[in-house]
Amino acid sequence: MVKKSAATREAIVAACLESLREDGYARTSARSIARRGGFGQALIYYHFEDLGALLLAALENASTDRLRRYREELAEVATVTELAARLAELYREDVAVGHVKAVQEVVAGVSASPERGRRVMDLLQPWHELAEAVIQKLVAGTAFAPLVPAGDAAFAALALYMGMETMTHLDGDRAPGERLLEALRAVAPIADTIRESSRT
Amino acid sequence: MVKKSAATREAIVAACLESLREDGYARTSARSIARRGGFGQALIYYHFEDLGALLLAALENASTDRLRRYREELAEVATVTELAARLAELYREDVAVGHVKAVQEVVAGVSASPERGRRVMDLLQPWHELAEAVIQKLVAGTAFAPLVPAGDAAFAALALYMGMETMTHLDGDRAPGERLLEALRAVAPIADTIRESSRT
Amino acid sequence: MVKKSAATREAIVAACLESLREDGYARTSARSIARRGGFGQALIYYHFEDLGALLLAALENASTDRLRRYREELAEVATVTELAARLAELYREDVAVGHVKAVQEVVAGVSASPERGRRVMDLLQPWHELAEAVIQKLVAGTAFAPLVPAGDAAFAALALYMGMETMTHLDGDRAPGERLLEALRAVAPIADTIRESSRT
Amino acid sequence: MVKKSAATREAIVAACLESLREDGYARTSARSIARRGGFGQALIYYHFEDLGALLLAALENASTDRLRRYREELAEVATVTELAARLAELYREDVAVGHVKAVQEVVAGVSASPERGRRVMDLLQPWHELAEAVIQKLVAGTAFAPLVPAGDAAFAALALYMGMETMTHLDGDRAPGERLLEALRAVAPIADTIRESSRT
DNA sequence: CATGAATGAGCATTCATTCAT
DNA sequence: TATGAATGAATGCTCATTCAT
Repeated sequence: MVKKSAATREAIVAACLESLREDGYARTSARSIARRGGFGQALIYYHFEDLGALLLAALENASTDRLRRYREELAEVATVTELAARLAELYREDVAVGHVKAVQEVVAGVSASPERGRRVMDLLQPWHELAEAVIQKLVAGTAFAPLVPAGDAAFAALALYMGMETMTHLDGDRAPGERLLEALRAVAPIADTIRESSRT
Repeated sequence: MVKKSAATREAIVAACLESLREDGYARTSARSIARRGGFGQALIYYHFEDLGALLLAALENASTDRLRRYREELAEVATVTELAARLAELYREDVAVGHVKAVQEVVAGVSASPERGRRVMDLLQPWHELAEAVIQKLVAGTAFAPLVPAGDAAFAALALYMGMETMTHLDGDRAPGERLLEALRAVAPIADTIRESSRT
Repeated sequence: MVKKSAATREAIVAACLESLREDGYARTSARSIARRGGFGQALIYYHFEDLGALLLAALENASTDRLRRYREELAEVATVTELAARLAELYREDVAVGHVKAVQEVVAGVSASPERGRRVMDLLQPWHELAEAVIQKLVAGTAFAPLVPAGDAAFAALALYMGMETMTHLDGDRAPGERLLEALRAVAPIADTIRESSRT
Repeated sequence: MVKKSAATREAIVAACLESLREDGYARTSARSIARRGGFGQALIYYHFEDLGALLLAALENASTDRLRRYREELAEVATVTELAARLAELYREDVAVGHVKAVQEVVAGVSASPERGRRVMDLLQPWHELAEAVIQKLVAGTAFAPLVPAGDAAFAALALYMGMETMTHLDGDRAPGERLLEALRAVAPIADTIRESSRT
């Protein structure tokens, strides 16, 4: 009967993500999650130590989900032009699946507890690695390689994405983010030209 | 004696910022603010319509404070090198005064209410204008001018800063941000060289 | 300057009645009265010992107002038919002036304090006397005189009126009261016939 | 163990009625009810959506209770004399059980919310029907039948009773009500005589 | 005569969580 | 494995009232 338990766990996580997406972090509570999932509040505490643990599980679930897609899409990216195209596509998905909204809600709201904040950062780690790898590949063999510390640039990329989400969240306007991706696409060919001409 | 009321208002705002900084958004309540300020909770409601109004006032206060300094420092910036230097200095101050932490707390936490989110965005507007002006000045007269839409770049700058704050907030580690500024400083001379050589 | 003080007092009472009428008893507070009157809450306490005293003053004011009209109209009533006609007219006025709604609000809400309840009853006293006089006059010289204790009947009349107001207040439907007055008008001629035929 | 929840619900309703009776409507709060019942305030919200729902439940409970007795006693009433006797008895009970005081408290106090007022009126509906049936039976077959609209008379009866309660409540003096019932008893035989002589 | 400022006590409600079954 | 019931502590907010000027 291990299966059933796991299925229930999944159901709770799903209800949590739904509440996060629909109600927002501030209105996500044991009550709201239980209501959305159609079970009693106590069930949550049977499967998770506390609400924070569930939130973290939900975050991990959503993060893993998207990370798989990002890895798929970015695995073979070799030019900025390509990268820009893939990112635009991925961003469109991010918006559509809604998981990102849930993640942003938790990241924003979880900040209270220092311990939990650190665990959220841990979840960001694979994202950092992915970003670093992509950047690495793009600058490798060019004059920029020694100038751009890929780790720091990856951090910047993550921060930029999260900041965009925060701001989008504030006024619900996705346009600025989309304009930015569009701008990236416009500059990309030039960036690639510079990359090529600076090959060492 | 018009002063007295204004002074009390200030004191409440100060207590609110203190609670935001020390307790975090999630633990900032009418009670926590009153406790920190040494007054009764009711006083808050005598001076502000509700807690959201106070939070917004606190945000505005902190934002205005820092905005003044940023304007001062960035007014005469003409090169990326200079910009990098000034930003490093300003960031050091941001950390020191603590206002930024408070701002980040509110920005992150306030997201629930759509109406309030929009008002927070309004407060970000002057920051956007400042960033846009600086970027404008730096690309003006170079080959990049037509390529980099200053408005979008300004948005990216703001998002980057906010995202950095969010992440810093998650694990309390200021190092990545500082490394990023350091990296910017390292690249700045090269950026300026490119700017010069692309003068039109 | 006694005049000004009296005028202010009147203004406060008026604001109180307005709040009672518009906001209802439960939402009538020092704040709501001050807001409606355009003065500070403290002014109330300058002119009245406490909020209860103001409420009582408002009640008295409204009561006196209407009592004058009732006395005028009922002074020369000699038949049930006439009485029914005058009551219908007076009731129409009661509804129109709105004072009655305010009175009902206070009577209903004031019940908390035993001492205040008694003072409200004192205000009802002249009404009782008026009702008793009218009834007395109508049964005098008939066979009913020894049967109908005018004092008790007057109490019943007052209670009936207040009960009607309470129920009207519950669902906001004035129709039942009006139908009742209409029924009274229909029975009145017969009542008068019986009165005449039972003259002693 | 479906019973446990229901029993607790009952206990809360009982505590609510007790507070209504002892403390009065104005002093009946989640706290006062919890204190009287010996449980935490939160328990109320586990069993009722909000305080208004509990108040309504308490009202319904008390109303149903008394309605049963009134129906029993008035079922076979055939003369005014009998009616007067039964009403006197019932009124004595009303005073003794105290539920009526609670009802009056809610009816008077609940008036603020229009929606709740309407629901209180709904609870009054069966009372109206009972009164109408009794009146109907008493005038049936007499010359008064076409003159007295039983529905309106029933409304008057309810209003009279409620008004009496309100006034009794104001000064705590039950004597006027009792005198009125006494007067009714005195007139009853004559009323029956007239009824008989006007049989059609 | 009037008022802006302040306050302590109280309000209804919701929270994350535990417990007995 | 699951759940209905229960709880203590906290939430935002409003109240009647007082006080210094």
